[in-house]
Amino acid sequence: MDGRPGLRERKKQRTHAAISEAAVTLFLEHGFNQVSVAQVAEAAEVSKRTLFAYFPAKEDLVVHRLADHETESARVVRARPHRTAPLTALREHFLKGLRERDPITGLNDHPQILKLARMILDTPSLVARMQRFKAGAERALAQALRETADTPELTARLAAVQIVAVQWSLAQDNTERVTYGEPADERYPGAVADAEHAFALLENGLRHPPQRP
Amino acid sequence: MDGRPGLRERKKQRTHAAISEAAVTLFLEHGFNQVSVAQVAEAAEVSKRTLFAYFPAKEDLVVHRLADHETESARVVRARPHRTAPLTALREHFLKGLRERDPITGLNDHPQILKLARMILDTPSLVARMQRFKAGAERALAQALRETADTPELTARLAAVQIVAVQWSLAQDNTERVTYGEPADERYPGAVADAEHAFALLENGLRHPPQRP
DNA sequence: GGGATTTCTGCACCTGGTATACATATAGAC
DNA sequence: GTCTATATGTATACCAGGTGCAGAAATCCC
Repeated sequence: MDGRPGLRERKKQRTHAAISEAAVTLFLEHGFNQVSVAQVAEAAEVSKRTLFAYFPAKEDLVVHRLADHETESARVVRARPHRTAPLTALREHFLKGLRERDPITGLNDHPQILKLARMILDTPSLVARMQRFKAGAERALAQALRETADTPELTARLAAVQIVAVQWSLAQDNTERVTYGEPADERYPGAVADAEHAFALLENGLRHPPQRP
Repeated sequence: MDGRPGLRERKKQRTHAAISEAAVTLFLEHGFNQVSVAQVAEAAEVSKRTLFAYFPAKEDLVVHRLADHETESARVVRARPHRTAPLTALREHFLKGLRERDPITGLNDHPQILKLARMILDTPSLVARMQRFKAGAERALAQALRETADTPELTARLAAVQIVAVQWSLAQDNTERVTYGEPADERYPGAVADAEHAFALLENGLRHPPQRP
């Protein structure tokens, strides 16, 4: 019944944060592959062994921040208003992400986030680690579709992989443009149009694609 | 104009094959993570350094065999008969793969292939390496759609990621079932039905999914 | 055969990640 | 406050994947 999680717990959280922060700072300054985990451990004033007790692999020092997003689509589908189609809820949620410049949509150009995004996209092992989240997102979304929309097994899995792939593609495109120098505010209208086009494609199929390029 | 590629070239090909064969043999017998590259090099009677001259990473000892499939969908789209929709050509090609028990469809239950497939799916680093082929397949297919069907940039990319994701999902499902013990011939009708359902979903969209589960 | 050029090798080395054995700090009972 | 069980951190040594380098060996071409 205590509001505070105890000293031990708090210390763990601080250590976790300290390691993560030291890592990102060093990576942003010198590059992911140019910094060894030993250097990160030293900067965080922690032994290498302890670092690996908090993060299972070097890549997780960077991508653990994205772990929350793994189940985001599934949560949106579960929490959708009554009588609303899953795809509608997902589209509205994605558009809201664009409006709010949620980094997950790729439409955030704060220098720190931008540099981090570029680093991830330029580092194959980090991209590979991100794919795991994608796979997790597919599984979670498929389950949500099955449980809340009575979607049959196969259809749920297929719909999930399509939806996740499309969202990922949209985000990656935005990230690519923004890290290439296009301001987020300038990209915004195009990003909205692209997202609407993409969700229309998902809804209506590839046979009769909408006019818009 | 010479039919023969010279002794040097032939030797290289033989070395390449010898390393690959030794690797797969050892991996199938003891497991991917249980065999070190040094052991593979020794079995192939080659130095470790030479092994890495032929294969950039341990994982490539296994997955290099799938490199050809990276551009398969793109090739199918490019080589489709006149007046045929890309999706139609891809469906026919996938169904042909199922009929012929092409391992890429997951519907081949020869013991060797089956064991290899299970090993890949059970080894995260191998799965990660496969994702790169997936990404390559997406890029190649998007380009083929742009060039041969005048599909606009964005639509081509989105269609490509959807199509590749769906094919991948179908193949993975078949592999999962077959490696779990279901004979390929027994799975075949279901695999065909699933593929047809999946392509129908791609064509008609997620709004009005076909009846079939 | 002989020299230029590739290819192969052995060796040292770096880095990510783990096992082991030991030290230290915290929690909770008294 | 003290004591003890337990969770957490550390030092060290180690393994495996991967690379750089210098020189040996094979191939090519004349």
